[in-house]
Amino acid sequence: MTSAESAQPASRRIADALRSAIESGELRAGDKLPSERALAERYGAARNTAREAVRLLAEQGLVIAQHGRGVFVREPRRLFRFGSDRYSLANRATGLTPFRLEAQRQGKVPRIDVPSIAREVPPRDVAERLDVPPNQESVVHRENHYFADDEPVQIVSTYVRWDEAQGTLLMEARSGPNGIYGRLEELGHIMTNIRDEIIARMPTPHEATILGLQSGIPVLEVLHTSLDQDGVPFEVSRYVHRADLTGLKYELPVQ
Amino acid sequence: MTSAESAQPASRRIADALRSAIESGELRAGDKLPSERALAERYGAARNTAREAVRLLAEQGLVIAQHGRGVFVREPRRLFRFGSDRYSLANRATGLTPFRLEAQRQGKVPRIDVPSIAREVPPRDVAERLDVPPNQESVVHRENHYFADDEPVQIVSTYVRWDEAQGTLLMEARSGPNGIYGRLEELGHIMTNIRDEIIARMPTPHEATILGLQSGIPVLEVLHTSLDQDGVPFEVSRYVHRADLTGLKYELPVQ
DNA sequence: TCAACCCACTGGCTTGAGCCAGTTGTAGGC
DNA sequence: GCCTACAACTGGCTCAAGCCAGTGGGTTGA
Repeated sequence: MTSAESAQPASRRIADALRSAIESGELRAGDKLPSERALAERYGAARNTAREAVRLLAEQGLVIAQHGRGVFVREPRRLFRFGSDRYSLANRATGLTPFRLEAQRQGKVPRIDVPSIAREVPPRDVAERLDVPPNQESVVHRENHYFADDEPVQIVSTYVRWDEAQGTLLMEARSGPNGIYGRLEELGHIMTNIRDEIIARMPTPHEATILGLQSGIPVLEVLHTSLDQDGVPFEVSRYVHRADLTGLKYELPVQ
Repeated sequence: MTSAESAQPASRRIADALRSAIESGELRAGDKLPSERALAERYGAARNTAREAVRLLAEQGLVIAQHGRGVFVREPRRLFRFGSDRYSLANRATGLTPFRLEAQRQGKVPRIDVPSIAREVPPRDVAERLDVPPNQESVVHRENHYFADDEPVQIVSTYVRWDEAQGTLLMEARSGPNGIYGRLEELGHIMTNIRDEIIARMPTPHEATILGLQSGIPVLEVLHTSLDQDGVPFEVSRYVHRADLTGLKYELPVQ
């Protein structure tokens, strides 16, 4: 043991050993790690210490623990790649939402739940971008949950102006041909420019529950604004994606 | 205690209590949480259980522990907002890199370390995008570390073709006026289109060390490709950002 | 043949104890 | 007035033990 290694806590040493076993290919995706009790014995540590090592790896997103079964090396899979062309006219002409398009491309069965559609007071960031009053019930909030083969993939909150949505199919779960963008176009808003603001963070416990996220998987949050032919923002959506399943791609000309 | 609450482990209960104290504003950003020992006593649990509760909050990025001082509510700060205009000619004309521009805008002192510039075998994803052989030393890899007021913010690995970089300032830390894009322009590559591929993940231990990241902070990884007037990719960069400090923004027309 | 049951295994969670290592305020000496 | 040393805090890490709750293979009995 070198001095550098001995300076590290035992749980780190065990975690590093497992990590390099994974990186070297000695342990492959889907393989089962030794049990916590076995690790403890092998490294001459207490079970809690071995457990802490496994927790470190889980936190890094390398492994996943399954109660009663064991701890497994996580499969690297990034299924959904949302390109900036997801908003293009060509794709919208198919009548499918970006999510349905992507699911179809992958041969997965998409499902979309609409847990709620309601008039609400907008969050501050949404109010700013949609240019509506922040302290009134000035928006309609459509919350959608997206599944691929029954696995939860993303949570989307869409906001449109209440005065425009009132009495239209925008208040209904089934929003008609071409989805909500079809309705918004009928209201005179042709999507001309889009603005996507992207951050990454850890999920809230609520999001972790909905998305079925274990420790070690962040979310990608995209705050999307649609601007019409006059530069007027007419729709804002917050996409919360599982980061292990989702990638984003933007292609654009340099000005 | 309701049945829903009692079904939860004690550590979760303590964590939830602290979380709602934070969300309600009872505990504000920068405030110190009760010590682990105090929490244990207050909730009638062992210190390890209180400790586990704090760990849960840290994993969610809500609090930060400081050895010998205490556990503090994390300040929400997102300083760097890289817009898609960071590649624009107007900004490049300033002679500043996007990072220097952004730092300047915020009144921070930028520092850029160049730990290594070397001919290397490219990673597979880079080779694909730069259209070079993946099994030869076909690229020059420039690794940069970026600091704002001496705080590490991002790690950037830039790759250009070895046959083009050979013998030019692209092999030097000081790459001359307008940076590497200036040199690449002299080689006939005018940046015309860009492609950014974005994912979020937890940092590797190495990245966590360089960026000074504690538990609960993911990274944003941007794989950037520059395409010239002929659609030829001439430069690929991998940006690894601290997600707590960085946001990305893309504005583009709908086709 | 098949279902029910049991048992040995897995991780999940908690306890209570102890020692270590940073931090910070204070009492004491100069 | 200033510095030093110490003491009382903080979190960091480990141990050993125990009970609980899923899982899955094998045995047993109808």
